Amino acid sequence: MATIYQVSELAGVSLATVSRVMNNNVRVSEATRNKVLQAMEQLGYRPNSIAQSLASSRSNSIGILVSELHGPFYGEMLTGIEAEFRAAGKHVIIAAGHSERATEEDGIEFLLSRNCDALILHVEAVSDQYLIELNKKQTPFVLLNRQIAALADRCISLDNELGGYLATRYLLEQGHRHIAYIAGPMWKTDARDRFHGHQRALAGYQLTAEQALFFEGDFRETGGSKGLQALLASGRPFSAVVCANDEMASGALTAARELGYEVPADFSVMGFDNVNFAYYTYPKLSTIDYPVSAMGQMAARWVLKQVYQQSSIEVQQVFNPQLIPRDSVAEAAIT
Amino acid sequence: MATIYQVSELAGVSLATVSRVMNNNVRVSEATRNKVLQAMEQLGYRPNSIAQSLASSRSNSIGILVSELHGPFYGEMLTGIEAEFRAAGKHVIIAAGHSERATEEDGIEFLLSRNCDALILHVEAVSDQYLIELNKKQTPFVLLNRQIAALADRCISLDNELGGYLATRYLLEQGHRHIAYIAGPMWKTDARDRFHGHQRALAGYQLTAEQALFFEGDFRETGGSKGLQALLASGRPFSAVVCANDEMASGALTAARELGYEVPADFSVMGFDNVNFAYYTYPKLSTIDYPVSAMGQMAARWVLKQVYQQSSIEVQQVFNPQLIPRDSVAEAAIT
DNA sequence: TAGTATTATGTAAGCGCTTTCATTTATAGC
DNA sequence: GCTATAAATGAAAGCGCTTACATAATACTA
Repeated sequence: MATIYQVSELAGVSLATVSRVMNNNVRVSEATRNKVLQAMEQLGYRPNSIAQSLASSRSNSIGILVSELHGPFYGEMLTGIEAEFRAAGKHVIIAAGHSERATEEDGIEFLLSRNCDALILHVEAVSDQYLIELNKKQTPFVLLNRQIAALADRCISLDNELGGYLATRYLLEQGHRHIAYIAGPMWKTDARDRFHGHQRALAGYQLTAEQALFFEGDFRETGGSKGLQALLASGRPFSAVVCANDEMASGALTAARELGYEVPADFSVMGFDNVNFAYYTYPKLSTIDYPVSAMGQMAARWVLKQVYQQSSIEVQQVFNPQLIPRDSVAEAAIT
Repeated sequence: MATIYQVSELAGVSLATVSRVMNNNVRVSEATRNKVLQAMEQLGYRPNSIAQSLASSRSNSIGILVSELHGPFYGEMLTGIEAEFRAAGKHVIIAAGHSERATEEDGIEFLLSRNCDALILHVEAVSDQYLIELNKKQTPFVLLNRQIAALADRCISLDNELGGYLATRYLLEQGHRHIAYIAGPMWKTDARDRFHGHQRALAGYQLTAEQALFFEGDFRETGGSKGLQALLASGRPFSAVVCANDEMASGALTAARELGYEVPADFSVMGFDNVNFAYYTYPKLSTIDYPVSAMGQMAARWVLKQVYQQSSIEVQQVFNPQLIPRDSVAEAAIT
């Protein structure tokens, strides 16, 4: 592999000049620039990014920590992030945190040790305090899907409360009055926020959430099916159930079918996230759209702007969910 | 951030010694090793991976190129890869190729310019020739889901032909004799191989694929629904349709329902890949399992073995698909 | 046209490590 | 106790770039 030195020799200029044309910031005369460019071409020169990093103390790499690499949700997120960075010539180092505190902290350590210029974190288990401490260190980071007051300028999140509100309001508008709720793990902020939105929507109709119609699931398919069974077993009547994410909604759908119920004839089901498979379920899942790819992209832009000084970039920090009506919700039968 | 120099000072030894204890290969006396370790501890020293890379001309990073970052398939693959490398302290740089020649080549260039120690490629559009050329360059690579004779030792792939065979044989065993086929884009090797397997299974029963019962899809959902419509429109009777992947099978399922058919009562549907949502469809999709996560992991191991000399590692290059019977296939009605 | 401000280029000192080779120190053999 | 050998450590030369700072070339001013 050719080095900058060989290029400089061939072009008959100094190292510094070659470096300058690469980073075309300082003025180099057209004539020498061309000479250099030609020499590079001729040698098939490609700068050594490692050496560049060491000399400039910029690695041009951004560390990404997500809970999982698979699953419909994170894939979308990564797509948004990668596209944005690749266009900017930066690269992305990825690690998985598996929603466990130790693994997440470990992942952050790992990325830090890789000299990332910035981090994009989708962490769930790590404490606010830990992140606040992390913020005192050199490496800047953005938080996806998390709100911490002390770190507000570093948070990119969805208004989960609004999403929860929209889901339930839609059901109410369809005439439903007995609405069951299958929540996510309540230690997760997004799970809590979604539920609060649900409560607010209910309150708008002078209703409150019934204890018997509440089930705390795990954001997984099995949680949804178990939840539905529990709800049914409670004996309390309901005409609709809102699930705090699509996986659980899908589980609920399957369980309903297996137990001989028909959705939405017997009761309606509402999901959350609008994950790609929501479209494949039967009936197609009515849900709340989580613009996860756009949010990933925005996190990337935040980094471009704050860390790489691309000041012209606009960053949006709070995103709004949107109702996606499909086939799993129907009007409530007249009671 | 503390540097190796400060550690050496604090420990009262030379740079070289510190370096040695880090890479604990050369013998260092217990006493000094402890002194150094303690000094590191005290300073919170973390080696600068960039400097290490430059000095050792090892970046400890592996470039991964997949078609997409989202979608059920690649996510699994990445999970397998990442887990394996992280445990080995290597990191992964990811790029998307979008199944387009230019973007794929571009992605490879990009990863190469990042000084990756090795590449793991899941490329579809790039030519064999290009890869053979690439093989002459420094950076070693493994190919996932591709078979090139000249590069056989670098290929990790599924026996797609066998998969196609298994799918159709299963249908035949269930009594089906008129079997339609919705293929992937036939310029893709895996699409062709799967179809060949289909033909072989048919041949085992003295049957041949009928032209009228063949449709070339695009591996997407829409391809499946269009395909089913076309097959139905052909007027040729069939009692089962095998789809070259799960997405298309899902499309076919949806189309069937919309057209008033019931699966598997009216005809059976077979998928391929056993992608996560295959379980969420209705009816649950009978399919062929593609052990994609295991294959990703194996690609990572190949790299560990060949590039990082972890010679004890065993590598398996060809994987076998497996039949996953679920609900979308039933026995053929007696004709 | 000398004097000054600009612009273009070169020189050389790092960036934080690894690694070869030389040197010192310990261990063993007789 | 003295040499022969092995083990532990140190000195220093890079790895391929970036970037002050210095210098040379050119343009502009009065």
